[in-house]
Amino acid sequence: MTDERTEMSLRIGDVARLVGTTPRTIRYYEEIGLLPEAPARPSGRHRLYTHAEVERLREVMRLKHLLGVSLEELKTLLTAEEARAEVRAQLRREDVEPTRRRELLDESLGHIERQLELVRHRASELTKLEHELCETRKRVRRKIRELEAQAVVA
Amino acid sequence: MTDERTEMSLRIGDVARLVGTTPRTIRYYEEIGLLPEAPARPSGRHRLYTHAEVERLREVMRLKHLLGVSLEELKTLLTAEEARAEVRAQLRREDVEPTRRRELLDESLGHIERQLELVRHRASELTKLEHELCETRKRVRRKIRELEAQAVVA
DNA sequence: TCTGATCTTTACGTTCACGTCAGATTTCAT
DNA sequence: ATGAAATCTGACGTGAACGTAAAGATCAGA
Repeated sequence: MTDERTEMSLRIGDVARLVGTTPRTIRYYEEIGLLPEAPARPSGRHRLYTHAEVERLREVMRLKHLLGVSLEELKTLLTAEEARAEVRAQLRREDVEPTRRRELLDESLGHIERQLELVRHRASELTKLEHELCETRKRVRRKIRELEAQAVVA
Repeated sequence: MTDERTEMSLRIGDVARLVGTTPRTIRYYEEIGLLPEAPARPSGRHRLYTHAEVERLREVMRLKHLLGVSLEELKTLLTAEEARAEVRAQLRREDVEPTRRRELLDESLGHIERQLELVRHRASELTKLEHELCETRKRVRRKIRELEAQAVVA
């Protein structure tokens, strides 16, 4: 591969800049198990990341922002993501027996559905709030129109 | 009014139970200015609340939950709400001059629109995420179907 | 009026999600 | 090889949002 060098050449500061956070945050996420710790890194050496890991971190922060959950809850949600990644990895090697493949895919589907349920619930709550605000706005606008009408009469 | 007694008979523990929180939280919200402190309460006496205030607290906690903002941000958002309440109070007394009424209503409209903008933005982000999850689910489902097909052939 | 439940203020404690500092180490570029 | 820049590992600090404990006051009911 031509980009074997560029693939792994991202250092923690670069990653932080790319996703708009700080090195400390990344280390913290690794510390609490939210991000996997690079397994083959002798303690003391610099962490190296791939672009794929940058994307993953982006997704993590997006979920955190959108769902507003604690990092602990997020971790359980992402354990699902982890599992899915595992599934994809296993599936690429075609040598898994169909029974096992089926199990993995079903599990995957379950995780997605759990996330979807959560997201849908919040989305519907927000939409409800949006409608309510629109109603209120309508009422205020009507009052303003009434006021205008009065002004014309007077 | 027949319910002047029941109106003001809610104590802080009742309110907490009604909205699903604790007295401490309510006092804290008052302390940081998120909730108005009952003006005519000599220090040391028990706080008394009306059902209207319960509703208001419910709304506050709902916004906090849905928008996921800090209490400080929430306070500025609710200052708008406060202003709207003020407007309604002033408008009920019909003796405000139309010019002033117009000003108040316009201000009100502005506040609502700011909130609406915030809510809409988040709602759209969430909906986007929802669609993405649906897409992923579709892909997983297709893979499962493919697997089933294979099984039939074999 | 008395009593037990609830509330008051004051103040220190706690958890989460990082920030910040220090001193040693590693990496990159020259 | 060497110096500057970035990173490493602890460790302690911090702000937000409450929890908790203490000691006394207030309130509702008998």
